[in-house]
Amino acid sequence: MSKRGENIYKRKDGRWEGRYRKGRNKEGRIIYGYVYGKQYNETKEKLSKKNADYSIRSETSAPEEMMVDEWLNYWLNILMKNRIKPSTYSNYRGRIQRHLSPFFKNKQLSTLETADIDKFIYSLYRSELSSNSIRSIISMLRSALKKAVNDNKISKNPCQGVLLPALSKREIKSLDKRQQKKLEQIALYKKECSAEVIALYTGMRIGEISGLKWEDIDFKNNKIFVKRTISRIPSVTEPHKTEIIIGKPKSINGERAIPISKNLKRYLMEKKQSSTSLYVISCKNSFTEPRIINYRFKKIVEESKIGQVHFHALRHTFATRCVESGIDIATLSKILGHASTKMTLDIYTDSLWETRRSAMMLIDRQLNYDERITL
DNA sequence: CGCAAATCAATCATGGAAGT
DNA sequence: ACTTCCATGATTGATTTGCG
Repeated sequence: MSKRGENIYKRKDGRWEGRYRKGRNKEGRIIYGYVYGKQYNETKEKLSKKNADYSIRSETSAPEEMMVDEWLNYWLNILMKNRIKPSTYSNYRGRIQRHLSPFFKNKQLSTLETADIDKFIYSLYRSELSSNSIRSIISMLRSALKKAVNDNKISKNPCQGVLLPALSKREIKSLDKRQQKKLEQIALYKKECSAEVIALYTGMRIGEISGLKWEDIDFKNNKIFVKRTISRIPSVTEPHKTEIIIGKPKSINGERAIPISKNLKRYLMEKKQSSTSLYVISCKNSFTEPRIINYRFKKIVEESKIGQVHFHALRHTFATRCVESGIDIATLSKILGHASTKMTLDIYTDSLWETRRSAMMLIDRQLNYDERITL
Protein backbone atom coordinates (compact mmCIF):
# COMPACT_ATOMS: atom_id res chain seq x y z
CA MET A 1 0.00 0.00 0.00
CA SER A 2 0.91 3.62 -0.18
CA LYS A 3 3.93 4.56 1.83
CA ARG A 4 5.27 7.87 3.00
CA GLY A 5 7.51 9.56 0.50
CA GLU A 6 6.38 7.55 -2.50
CA ASN A 7 3.93 10.18 -3.60
CA ILE A 8 1.27 7.64 -4.53
CA TYR A 9 -2.21 8.19 -3.20
CA LYS A 10 -5.63 6.65 -3.65
CA ARG A 11 -8.14 8.95 -5.28
CA LYS A 12 -11.79 9.34 -4.53
CA ASP A 13 -12.63 7.80 -7.91
CA GLY A 14 -10.83 4.61 -6.92
CA ARG A 15 -7.76 5.10 -9.09
CA TRP A 16 -4.23 5.50 -7.77
CA GLU A 17 -2.34 8.64 -8.60
CA GLY A 18 1.43 8.93 -8.56
CA ARG A 19 3.45 12.10 -8.90
CA TYR A 20 6.98 12.63 -10.12
CA ARG A 21 9.14 15.72 -10.32
CA LYS A 22 9.42 17.16 -13.78
CA GLY A 23 11.50 20.16 -12.86
CA ARG A 24 11.02 23.61 -11.49
CA ASN A 25 9.22 26.66 -12.74
CA LYS A 26 10.57 30.21 -12.90
CA GLU A 27 9.74 30.81 -9.26
CA GLY A 28 11.57 27.68 -8.24
CA ARG A 29 8.47 25.69 -7.41
CA ILE A 30 8.42 22.02 -8.26
CA ILE A 31 6.47 21.04 -11.36
CA TYR A 32 4.91 17.63 -10.97
CA GLY A 33 3.97 15.13 -13.62
CA TYR A 34 1.19 12.61 -13.03
CA VAL A 35 0.58 8.92 -13.70
CA TYR A 36 -2.55 6.94 -12.96
CA GLY A 37 -3.50 3.32 -12.59
CA LYS A 38 -6.31 1.10 -11.41
CA GLN A 39 -3.95 -0.88 -9.23
CA TYR A 40 -1.41 0.40 -6.77
CA ASN A 41 1.39 -1.71 -8.25
CA GLU A 42 0.58 -0.64 -11.75
CA THR A 43 0.89 2.97 -10.73
CA LYS A 44 4.09 2.33 -8.89
CA GLU A 45 5.67 0.81 -11.98
CA LYS A 46 4.64 3.67 -14.22
CA LEU A 47 5.95 6.10 -11.66
CA SER A 48 9.34 4.49 -11.29
CA LYS A 49 9.80 4.59 -15.08
CA LYS A 50 9.03 8.29 -15.10
CA ASN A 51 11.27 8.91 -12.17
CA ALA A 52 14.11 7.11 -13.92
CA ASP A 53 13.64 9.26 -17.02
CA TYR A 54 13.72 12.49 -15.14
CA SER A 55 16.52 11.66 -12.79
CA ILE A 56 18.77 10.86 -15.78
CA ARG A 57 17.85 14.10 -17.40
CA SER A 58 18.45 16.16 -14.31
CA GLU A 59 21.80 14.49 -13.72
CA THR A 60 23.04 15.29 -17.17
CA SER A 61 21.79 18.61 -18.38
CA ALA A 62 19.80 20.41 -15.73
CA PRO A 63 22.43 21.29 -13.12
CA GLU A 64 24.71 22.84 -15.71
CA GLU A 65 22.05 25.22 -16.84
CA MET A 66 21.10 26.73 -13.53
CA MET A 67 21.00 30.46 -14.00
CA VAL A 68 21.81 32.97 -11.31
CA ASP A 69 18.31 34.35 -11.12
CA GLU A 70 16.83 30.86 -11.14
CA TRP A 71 18.85 30.06 -8.09
CA LEU A 72 17.92 33.28 -6.38
CA ASN A 73 14.23 32.66 -6.92
CA TYR A 74 14.55 29.10 -5.72
CA TRP A 75 16.48 30.26 -2.68
CA LEU A 76 13.90 32.93 -1.88
CA ASN A 77 10.65 31.14 -2.70
CA ILE A 78 11.44 27.65 -1.56
CA LEU A 79 14.14 27.89 1.03
CA MET A 80 13.55 31.23 2.68
CA LYS A 81 9.89 32.09 2.29
CA ASN A 82 8.71 30.31 5.39
CA ARG A 83 11.64 31.30 7.52
CA ILE A 84 11.42 35.05 7.16
CA LYS A 85 8.72 37.62 7.73
CA PRO A 86 6.51 38.71 4.85
CA SER A 87 8.06 42.16 4.99
CA THR A 88 11.51 40.71 4.57
CA TYR A 89 10.33 38.42 1.81
CA SER A 90 8.84 41.33 -0.05
CA ASN A 91 11.95 43.36 0.41
CA TYR A 92 14.23 40.58 -0.87
CA ARG A 93 11.99 39.84 -3.80
CA GLY A 94 12.00 43.49 -4.79
CA ARG A 95 15.77 43.62 -4.75
CA ILE A 96 16.09 40.49 -6.84
CA GLN A 97 13.60 41.70 -9.41
CA ARG A 98 14.85 45.22 -9.62
CA HIS A 99 18.61 44.74 -9.44
CA LEU A 100 19.93 41.20 -9.40
CA SER A 101 17.84 39.57 -12.10
CA PRO A 102 18.38 42.30 -14.69
CA PHE A 103 22.11 42.47 -14.09
CA PHE A 104 22.74 38.74 -14.02
CA LYS A 105 20.32 37.94 -16.81
CA ASN A 106 21.64 34.96 -18.82
CA LYS A 107 24.43 34.42 -16.35
CA GLN A 108 25.07 30.84 -15.35
CA LEU A 109 25.36 30.26 -11.66
CA SER A 110 28.40 28.06 -12.02
CA THR A 111 30.35 30.71 -13.91
CA LEU A 112 29.78 33.44 -11.38
CA GLU A 113 32.97 34.87 -9.92
CA THR A 114 34.10 37.66 -7.67
CA ALA A 115 34.82 39.97 -10.59
CA ASP A 116 31.15 39.75 -11.59
CA ILE A 117 30.10 40.82 -8.14
CA ASP A 118 32.52 43.75 -8.26
CA LYS A 119 31.08 44.84 -11.58
CA PHE A 120 27.62 44.55 -10.14
CA ILE A 121 28.51 46.75 -7.19
CA TYR A 122 30.02 49.26 -9.57
CA SER A 123 26.81 49.37 -11.55
CA LEU A 124 24.83 49.95 -8.37
CA TYR A 125 27.14 52.81 -7.54
CA ARG A 126 26.47 54.36 -10.88
CA SER A 127 22.75 54.10 -10.44
CA GLU A 128 23.33 56.29 -7.39
CA LEU A 129 22.07 53.93 -4.75
CA SER A 130 23.14 54.72 -1.22
CA SER A 131 25.81 52.61 0.37
CA ASN A 132 23.20 51.25 2.75
CA SER A 133 21.09 49.95 -0.09
CA ILE A 134 24.06 48.44 -1.90
CA ARG A 135 25.12 46.71 1.27
CA SER A 136 21.74 45.18 1.86
CA ILE A 137 21.54 43.88 -1.70
CA ILE A 138 24.98 42.30 -1.47
CA SER A 139 24.40 40.79 1.94
CA MET A 140 21.28 39.11 0.66
CA LEU A 141 23.14 37.86 -2.41
CA ARG A 142 25.89 36.60 -0.17
CA SER A 143 23.52 34.45 1.88
CA ALA A 144 21.87 33.06 -1.24
CA LEU A 145 25.25 32.11 -2.67
CA LYS A 146 26.41 30.69 0.60
CA LYS A 147 23.58 28.23 0.36
CA ALA A 148 24.54 27.53 -3.26
CA VAL A 149 28.04 26.61 -2.09
CA ASN A 150 26.55 24.39 0.54
CA ASP A 151 24.44 22.62 -2.06
CA ASN A 152 27.44 22.16 -4.37
CA LYS A 153 26.05 24.41 -7.05
CA ILE A 154 29.22 26.45 -6.94
CA SER A 155 32.54 25.74 -5.33
CA LYS A 156 33.12 28.98 -3.47
CA ASN A 157 31.17 32.08 -2.63
CA PRO A 158 32.02 34.87 -5.09
CA CYS A 159 30.82 37.42 -2.58
CA GLN A 160 33.55 36.49 -0.21
CA GLY A 161 35.97 39.33 0.15
CA VAL A 162 34.23 41.87 -2.07
CA LEU A 163 34.77 45.47 -1.13
CA LEU A 164 31.61 47.16 0.00
CA PRO A 165 30.97 50.87 0.16
CA ALA A 166 31.69 52.34 3.56
CA LEU A 167 28.74 52.36 5.89
CA SER A 168 27.38 55.88 6.06
CA LYS A 169 27.47 56.94 9.65
CA ARG A 170 24.12 57.68 11.08
CA GLU A 171 23.37 60.87 12.88
CA ILE A 172 20.43 60.71 15.22
CA LYS A 173 18.08 63.54 14.74
CA SER A 174 15.85 64.59 17.56
CA LEU A 175 13.85 67.69 18.28
CA ASP A 176 15.05 70.25 20.76
CA LYS A 177 12.63 71.47 23.38
CA ARG A 178 11.55 74.46 21.38
CA GLN A 179 10.72 72.35 18.33
CA GLN A 180 8.94 69.82 20.46
CA LYS A 181 6.82 72.54 22.05
CA LYS A 182 5.81 73.92 18.68
CA LEU A 183 4.85 70.51 17.40
CA GLU A 184 2.88 69.63 20.50
CA GLN A 185 1.00 72.88 20.37
CA ILE A 186 -0.56 71.79 17.13
CA ALA A 187 -0.79 68.05 17.78
CA LEU A 188 -2.38 68.35 21.20
CA TYR A 189 -5.33 70.35 19.99
CA LYS A 190 -6.32 68.01 17.22
CA LYS A 191 -9.67 66.43 17.87
CA GLU A 192 -8.45 62.93 17.11
CA CYS A 193 -5.89 61.19 19.25
CA SER A 194 -2.49 62.27 18.02
CA ALA A 195 0.14 59.75 16.98
CA GLU A 196 2.77 62.43 17.52
CA VAL A 197 1.85 62.87 21.17
CA ILE A 198 2.05 59.13 21.74
CA ALA A 199 5.41 58.92 19.99
CA LEU A 200 6.82 61.82 21.98
CA TYR A 201 5.77 60.35 25.31
CA THR A 202 6.28 56.63 24.76
CA GLY A 203 8.99 56.44 22.12
CA MET A 204 6.95 53.92 20.16
CA ARG A 205 7.70 53.29 16.51
CA ILE A 206 5.28 54.35 13.81
CA GLY A 207 4.21 50.77 13.00
CA GLU A 208 3.62 50.05 16.67
CA ILE A 209 1.49 53.14 17.13
CA SER A 210 -0.46 52.20 14.03
CA GLY A 211 -1.30 48.85 15.58
CA LEU A 212 -2.07 50.12 19.07
CA LYS A 213 -5.50 49.21 20.40
CA TRP A 214 -7.29 50.67 23.38
CA GLU A 215 -7.29 47.24 24.98
CA ASP A 216 -3.48 47.36 25.02
CA ILE A 217 -3.61 50.25 27.45
CA ASP A 218 -3.93 49.31 31.09
CA PHE A 219 -5.12 52.50 32.76
CA LYS A 220 -5.29 50.85 36.13
CA ASN A 221 -1.62 49.97 36.19
CA ASN A 222 -0.53 52.78 33.92
CA LYS A 223 1.01 50.65 31.24
CA ILE A 224 0.93 50.42 27.48
CA PHE A 225 1.61 47.01 26.00
CA VAL A 226 3.23 46.87 22.62
CA LYS A 227 1.83 43.80 20.95
CA ARG A 228 1.43 44.55 17.28
CA THR A 229 3.06 46.25 14.40
CA ILE A 230 1.36 47.24 11.18
CA SER A 231 3.01 47.79 7.85
CA ARG A 232 2.08 47.80 4.20
CA ILE A 233 4.24 45.78 1.87
CA PRO A 234 4.20 44.73 -1.78
CA SER A 235 1.87 41.76 -1.90
CA VAL A 236 3.36 38.31 -1.45
CA THR A 237 0.77 36.71 -3.68
CA GLU A 238 -0.55 39.29 -6.12
CA PRO A 239 1.77 41.24 -8.34
CA HIS A 240 1.29 45.01 -8.55
CA LYS A 241 -0.62 45.01 -5.28
CA THR A 242 0.26 45.84 -1.73
CA GLU A 243 -1.14 44.47 1.47
CA ILE A 244 -1.34 45.33 5.11
CA ILE A 245 0.63 43.09 7.42
CA ILE A 246 -0.27 42.95 11.07
CA GLY A 247 2.78 41.46 12.69
CA LYS A 248 2.42 39.57 15.90
CA PRO A 249 5.44 39.32 18.12
CA LYS A 250 7.06 35.94 17.68
CA SER A 251 8.00 35.62 21.31
CA ILE A 252 7.07 37.16 24.59
CA ASN A 253 10.37 39.02 24.42
CA GLY A 254 9.08 40.96 21.43
CA GLU A 255 6.41 42.52 23.56
CA ARG A 256 7.08 45.18 26.10
CA ALA A 257 5.31 47.41 28.55
CA ILE A 258 5.73 51.16 28.61
CA PRO A 259 4.76 53.17 31.67
CA ILE A 260 2.29 56.01 31.12
CA SER A 261 2.95 59.38 32.63
CA LYS A 262 0.21 61.29 34.40
CA ASN A 263 -0.34 63.80 31.65
CA LEU A 264 -0.29 61.23 28.91
CA LYS A 265 -2.83 59.20 30.85
CA ARG A 266 -5.16 62.15 31.12
CA TYR A 267 -4.77 62.82 27.42
CA LEU A 268 -5.42 59.21 26.45
CA MET A 269 -8.43 58.81 28.72
CA GLU A 270 -9.99 61.89 27.26
CA LYS A 271 -9.45 60.66 23.72
CA LYS A 272 -10.76 57.23 24.58
CA GLN A 273 -14.09 58.76 25.61
CA SER A 274 -14.74 60.11 22.17
CA SER A 275 -13.29 57.16 20.30
CA THR A 276 -15.52 54.68 18.54
CA SER A 277 -12.76 52.46 17.24
CA LEU A 278 -10.77 49.59 18.67
CA TYR A 279 -7.65 51.36 17.54
CA VAL A 280 -6.16 54.33 19.32
CA ILE A 281 -5.30 56.07 16.09
CA SER A 282 -8.32 55.37 14.00
CA CYS A 283 -9.27 55.97 10.45
CA LYS A 284 -12.68 54.98 9.18
CA ASN A 285 -13.29 53.01 12.33
CA SER A 286 -10.24 50.84 11.87
CA PHE A 287 -6.49 51.24 12.20
CA THR A 288 -4.58 54.02 10.50
CA GLU A 289 -1.79 52.67 8.38
CA PRO A 290 1.72 54.10 8.77
CA ARG A 291 1.71 55.89 5.42
CA ILE A 292 -1.29 57.92 6.54
CA ILE A 293 0.15 58.65 9.95
CA ASN A 294 3.23 59.90 8.21
CA TYR A 295 1.17 61.96 5.78
CA ARG A 296 -0.64 63.69 8.62
CA PHE A 297 2.60 64.09 10.52
CA LYS A 298 4.19 65.90 7.61
CA LYS A 299 1.34 68.37 7.50
CA ILE A 300 1.71 69.14 11.17
CA VAL A 301 5.45 69.54 10.76
CA GLU A 302 4.89 71.99 8.00
CA GLU A 303 2.35 73.92 10.01
CA SER A 304 4.61 74.11 13.04
CA LYS A 305 7.56 75.34 10.99
CA ILE A 306 10.20 73.29 12.72
CA GLY A 307 12.13 72.28 9.64
CA GLN A 308 12.57 68.85 8.18
CA VAL A 309 12.05 65.91 10.53
CA HIS A 310 11.11 62.28 10.18
CA PHE A 311 8.54 60.60 12.36
CA HIS A 312 11.24 58.40 13.81
CA ALA A 313 12.87 61.53 15.22
CA LEU A 314 10.03 61.61 17.75
CA ARG A 315 11.29 58.32 19.16
CA HIS A 316 14.75 59.81 19.47
CA THR A 317 13.29 62.91 21.02
CA PHE A 318 11.55 60.83 23.67
CA ALA A 319 14.78 59.01 24.45
CA THR A 320 16.76 62.23 24.58
CA ARG A 321 14.30 63.79 27.04
CA CYS A 322 14.57 60.64 29.14
CA VAL A 323 18.34 60.84 29.19
CA GLU A 324 18.18 64.52 30.07
CA SER A 325 16.05 63.74 33.07
CA GLY A 326 18.62 61.27 34.23
CA ILE A 327 17.01 57.95 33.39
CA ASP A 328 19.24 54.92 33.71
CA ILE A 329 20.18 53.24 30.50
CA ALA A 330 18.79 49.80 31.34
CA THR A 331 15.34 51.23 31.94
CA LEU A 332 15.41 53.27 28.77
CA SER A 333 16.51 50.22 26.85
CA LYS A 334 13.51 48.24 28.11
CA ILE A 335 11.08 51.00 27.27
CA LEU A 336 12.43 51.38 23.75
CA GLY A 337 12.25 47.64 23.26
CA HIS A 338 15.91 47.16 22.51
CA ALA A 339 17.27 43.66 22.90
CA SER A 340 20.20 44.89 24.93
CA THR A 341 21.55 48.05 26.50
CA LYS A 342 24.44 47.94 24.05
CA MET A 343 22.22 49.23 21.29
CA THR A 344 20.85 52.00 23.46
CA LEU A 345 24.31 53.04 24.58
CA ASP A 346 25.61 53.10 21.02
CA ILE A 347 22.93 55.57 20.03
CA TYR A 348 22.70 57.81 23.06
CA THR A 349 26.24 57.99 24.38
CA ASP A 350 26.63 61.50 23.07
CA SER A 351 23.56 62.92 24.73
CA LEU A 352 24.51 61.13 27.92
CA TRP A 353 27.79 63.00 27.82
CA GLU A 354 25.98 66.27 27.27
CA THR A 355 23.92 65.85 30.41
CA ARG A 356 26.95 64.84 32.41
CA ARG A 357 28.75 67.90 31.19
CA SER A 358 25.94 70.23 32.18
CA ALA A 359 25.66 68.52 35.54
CA MET A 360 29.35 69.21 36.01
CA MET A 361 28.87 72.84 35.12
CA LEU A 362 26.16 73.15 37.74
CA ILE A 363 28.45 71.67 40.34
CA ASP A 364 31.24 73.87 39.13
CA ARG A 365 29.39 77.04 40.06
CA GLN A 366 29.75 76.11 43.67
CA LEU A 367 33.47 76.15 43.43
CA ASN A 368 34.40 79.78 43.40
CA TYR A 369 38.11 79.84 43.00
CA ASP A 370 38.50 83.52 43.82
CA GLU A 371 36.91 83.13 47.20
CA ARG A 372 39.87 81.08 48.26
CA ILE A 373 41.85 84.24 48.74
CA THR A 374 39.40 85.73 51.16
CA LEU A 375 39.28 82.55 53.23
C1' DC B 1 40.71 34.11 26.27
C1' DG B 2 37.39 37.66 26.96
C1' DC B 3 35.55 41.50 25.34
C1' DA B 4 33.88 45.18 22.40
C1' DA B 5 33.95 46.81 17.81
C1' DA B 6 32.82 45.73 13.16
C1' DT B 7 30.06 43.56 10.01
C1' DC B 8 26.11 40.86 8.46
C1' DA B 9 21.21 39.74 8.20
C1' DA B 10 16.46 40.74 9.12
C1' DT B 11 13.07 44.06 9.73
C1' DC B 12 10.91 48.52 9.64
C1' DA B 13 10.43 53.45 7.90
C1' DT B 14 10.23 56.97 4.29
C1' DG B 15 8.19 59.65 0.74
C1' DG B 16 7.56 60.49 -4.49
C1' DA B 17 4.19 59.55 -7.81
C1' DA B 18 -0.04 58.31 -9.31
C1' DG B 19 -4.74 56.80 -8.32
C1' DT B 20 -9.45 57.62 -6.03
C1' DA C 1 -7.77 64.76 1.34
C1' DC C 2 -6.32 60.91 1.53
C1' DT C 3 -4.86 56.01 -0.37
C1' DT C 4 -2.11 52.78 -2.92
C1' DC C 5 2.05 51.29 -5.06
C1' DC C 6 6.77 50.86 -4.91
C1' DA C 7 11.72 51.39 -4.52
C1' DT C 8 15.01 53.21 -1.47
C1' DG C 9 17.02 53.98 2.99
C1' DA C 10 17.49 53.39 8.09
C1' DT C 11 17.17 50.75 12.27
C1' DT C 12 18.15 46.91 15.12
C1' DG C 13 19.19 42.09 16.39
C1' DA C 14 22.77 38.38 15.53
C1' DT C 15 27.22 36.89 14.42
C1' DT C 16 31.99 37.38 13.45
C1' DT C 17 36.26 39.56 13.87
C1' DG C 18 40.02 41.48 15.90
C1' DC C 19 42.64 43.29 19.58
C1' DG C 20 44.81 43.62 24.09
